[in-house]
Amino acid sequence: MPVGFNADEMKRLDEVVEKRRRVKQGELLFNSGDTFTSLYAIRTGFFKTCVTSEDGREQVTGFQMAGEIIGMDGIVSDHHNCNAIALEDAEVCVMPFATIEDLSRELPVLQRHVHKIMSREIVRENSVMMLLGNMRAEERLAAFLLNLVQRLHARGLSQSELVLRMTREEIGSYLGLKLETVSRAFSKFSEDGIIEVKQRYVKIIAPDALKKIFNPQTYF
Amino acid sequence: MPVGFNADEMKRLDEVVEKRRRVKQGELLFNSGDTFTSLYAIRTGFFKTCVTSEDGREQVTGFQMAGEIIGMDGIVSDHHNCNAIALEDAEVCVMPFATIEDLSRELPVLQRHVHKIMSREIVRENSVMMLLGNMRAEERLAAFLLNLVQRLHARGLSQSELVLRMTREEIGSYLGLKLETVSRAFSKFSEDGIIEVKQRYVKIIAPDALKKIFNPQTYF
DNA sequence: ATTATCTTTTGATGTGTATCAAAGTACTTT
DNA sequence: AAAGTACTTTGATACACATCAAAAGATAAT
Repeated sequence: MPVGFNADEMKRLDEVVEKRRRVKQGELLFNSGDTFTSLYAIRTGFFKTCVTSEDGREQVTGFQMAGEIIGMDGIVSDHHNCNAIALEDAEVCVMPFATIEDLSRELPVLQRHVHKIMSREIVRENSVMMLLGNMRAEERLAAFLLNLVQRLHARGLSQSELVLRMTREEIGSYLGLKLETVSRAFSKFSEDGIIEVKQRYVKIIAPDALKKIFNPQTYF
Repeated sequence: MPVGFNADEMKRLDEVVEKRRRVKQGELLFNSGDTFTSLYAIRTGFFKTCVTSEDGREQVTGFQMAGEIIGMDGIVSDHHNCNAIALEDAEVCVMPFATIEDLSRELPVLQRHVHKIMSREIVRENSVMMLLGNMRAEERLAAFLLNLVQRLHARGLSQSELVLRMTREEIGSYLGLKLETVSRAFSKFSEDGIIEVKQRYVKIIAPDALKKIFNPQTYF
């Protein structure tokens, strides 16, 4: 759990963690339709969440990494509304939502924290809607890469190098593109000297060029 | 505010409403960047929310009607992250978020309600992502119309007739389409005898046909 | 090590939607 | 009532991305 709590509060916060759970690569943390009981704080590993339409189309709705919270989709109906799948071996803290609610009635700082996490997710999805509704393929991929390295950097990792945990198809699903289009955009960036790609490994050589693609106007 | 509260709780809930505010058609309830203080419960009228990219592209992120809550985008950063614009003369209840938080520490039923509203918004945005990422123009419009009448019907209005409060361009922005494409999809539905359209007035003649377009698989 | 499977890349072609353009319709203002 | 403004419809054309196809490269299984 994050900063902003004092020592005493931290102690109380331990109460919300019922247990830890390991999830192997490819395994489900929860499935759409499962009864909702808990939120999950990712300790290690990497997840994707996705929704599936009745006719089988899959939409990746997000990629989550250490320190992030998943499961909030389940609160409204007491059933999960998406699947959460580990893209690498992972460990999560299981936090029963009833406990979170009980404790956040006593700890305003926790209450505020829960509200912010949910609001952050709403805002994130707003910007994905902007991506999907208004941006072209290369803009989407540029935004995606910038967002990923920014989050990795916030966790002490490089801001220029990363190893993708997901396939081109999963990136495409998230960005509303086909895997071939994602691959072509990677190749284009590589040809233009903006990034270096070797399979899942990506090195960002010219972050400003990526930002310029994502948001052309800023640079004129 | 909604059901699920007893008389005593209802009385307490009045405390969260600081005042009412009228918003005329075309006016802003709040603007991206405004300091966040309150959530708004729509009493009457119809709103759109939208985000704007730095280079001026606009994405409508939702349409909200009586009984729905807007403003949750502001919680995470204490500043609003989208614009809320009245599409017809409206009245809202201003509910200072600090008061909501105070009271929801005392009333578990209110606490739960707030969580559900935010979770519902997350789930709604998930399904918009599915629309934008996977569906074709006519599927998007079919889903949009079905969702609108369903919500209107839940408010005691007709489940087959509606008057759109937004332009083709605003529908298009929400659905990731250009206004001409929206117009053509309306015309197509009309030619096929699925709906009757006259400008903003829409009558749904064959709801099953719309559902079939939205989700072809279900009918085989 | 060898085979099988999965993932990625690249090319050729097709298509759904965007763009450009213009006319028609409704609404607002004076 | 007339003129101006905003919105909608429809047609012609363009283009970005999808689709189809095949090969190359990685990863996993035996």
